[in-house]
Amino acid sequence: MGRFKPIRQFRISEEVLSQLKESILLGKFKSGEKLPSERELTEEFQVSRGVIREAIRILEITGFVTLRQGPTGGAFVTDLSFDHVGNAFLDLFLSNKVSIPELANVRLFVEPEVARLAALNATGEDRKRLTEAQEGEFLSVSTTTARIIQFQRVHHVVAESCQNHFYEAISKSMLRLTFEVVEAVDPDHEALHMPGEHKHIIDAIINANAEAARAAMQTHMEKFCKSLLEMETAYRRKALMAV
Amino acid sequence: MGRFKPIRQFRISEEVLSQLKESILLGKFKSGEKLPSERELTEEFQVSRGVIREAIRILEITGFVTLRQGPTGGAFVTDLSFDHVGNAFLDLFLSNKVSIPELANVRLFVEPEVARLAALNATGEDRKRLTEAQEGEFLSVSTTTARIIQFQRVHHVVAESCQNHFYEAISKSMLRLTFEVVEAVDPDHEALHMPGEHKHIIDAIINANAEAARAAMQTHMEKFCKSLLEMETAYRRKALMAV
DNA sequence: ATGCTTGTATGGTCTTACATTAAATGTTAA
DNA sequence: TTAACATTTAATGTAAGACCATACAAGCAT
Repeated sequence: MGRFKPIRQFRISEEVLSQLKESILLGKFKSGEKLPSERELTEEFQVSRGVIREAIRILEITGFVTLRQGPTGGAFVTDLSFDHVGNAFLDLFLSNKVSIPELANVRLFVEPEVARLAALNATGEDRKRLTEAQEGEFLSVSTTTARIIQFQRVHHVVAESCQNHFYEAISKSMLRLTFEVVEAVDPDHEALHMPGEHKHIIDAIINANAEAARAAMQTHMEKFCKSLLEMETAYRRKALMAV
Repeated sequence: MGRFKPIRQFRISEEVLSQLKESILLGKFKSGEKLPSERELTEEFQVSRGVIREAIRILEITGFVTLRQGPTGGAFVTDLSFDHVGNAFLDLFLSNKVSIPELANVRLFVEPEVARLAALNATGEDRKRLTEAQEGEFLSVSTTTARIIQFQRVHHVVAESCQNHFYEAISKSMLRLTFEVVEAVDPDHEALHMPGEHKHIIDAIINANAEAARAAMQTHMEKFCKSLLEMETAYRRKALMAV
């Protein structure tokens, strides 16, 4: 039986990391506030600056703080965004742990539900932004990348309108992967998306017609995911060329 | 128009990070292989060891390598797991960016679909593991934590059986958050889950009856999510006590 | 062969110094 | 007085070198 306590040699940097993280989570450092400088923390924790830096750097990567240099610089606590979930998914995708067909299937199932919820829960502000995003599709842009962003904007706003942050994180992650594919393939024919493609969806959401919103998104997704699957071979070719 | 290239002062550590990451993604270092030692990389990149270490440490946090000390140690490339998506979701949850009701709603919608897909796509090996997991519920365990793990095991195997890694990542992330809540609340009444609770689900999957699997999971989730929502106040109380 | 000791390669930490950045402050000239 | 320029300064970013901790490998003694 355990007569002696097991000597677990934690890494000091892990200990510092978890203490800092806990402090942030407990609100001892609120969003916008600044952690003590690396040198100050060195004294408080009585460890070397390299260790402190390692911990803070990890906090930055995981989205808890942003670092700024200079006299007014430091490690500033930031509101955690959904981007970091997206980062993790993107890494999985780039490592070929999730495929384009898998992505397409999930979008096909989830996005209609998100649209339905948006129709039920969107606020007045949301509806305004939905309209703006929809009309923004008709503005002319120069690059393909800008064009993709323009069209994805509608989906982002829909995700934000559904009032469920978990769905929002999932939906935005899926958009991120989709962006990755579409941008890499860079389809030359404009036919992929016509301006106004999302009009039926947006109208239904604004009219709070849940079933219509769901159906419209479903139709849209069936069409788009078909294109997405067709891009798969082109994407794999591009990805291999990088080697 | 951009006649000059914008002077972006990258951090050297970021440059090292992206080069190492790209090498791994391109398969120059395969899973199980070892990156050059920190000292070797110091010479190759012509930067200080601190910078190298910072990059490698971030690769570790994001799941690309695991570090081991000693003569046979080093930074070993590992297969990216779904845990890191879960980490990101957990951070969001602990930061109160996603709530328990939001989690419950997504589970209610997604898990039945995952079960349906499992019924359609499970392999022979999957079916065997499903049976084992289901029977494992009847083994007696000592701690509450072990009990939760025991019951969650079924869901994990179902997620793995659906043959869609995106759903698998989502499902496992949701299980992780659920675990966090249930373990913290530590419900004393055993009534939460009876052994055999998942039997209908597993049977349907093994019999490849997609609709039955979906329906069984739906019923299970409706019941469980009700409990989960009831745990919310208790969880918030616990979380506040930590302060 | 078996068990102990020693050597050694690698990550983990410490220390000190300097470079870079960018806001704040001081200084000069119109 | 005010605008442009130089200086100070407080913070992160990088460098270099040493030493500590770990754990496997080789050699040695039994």
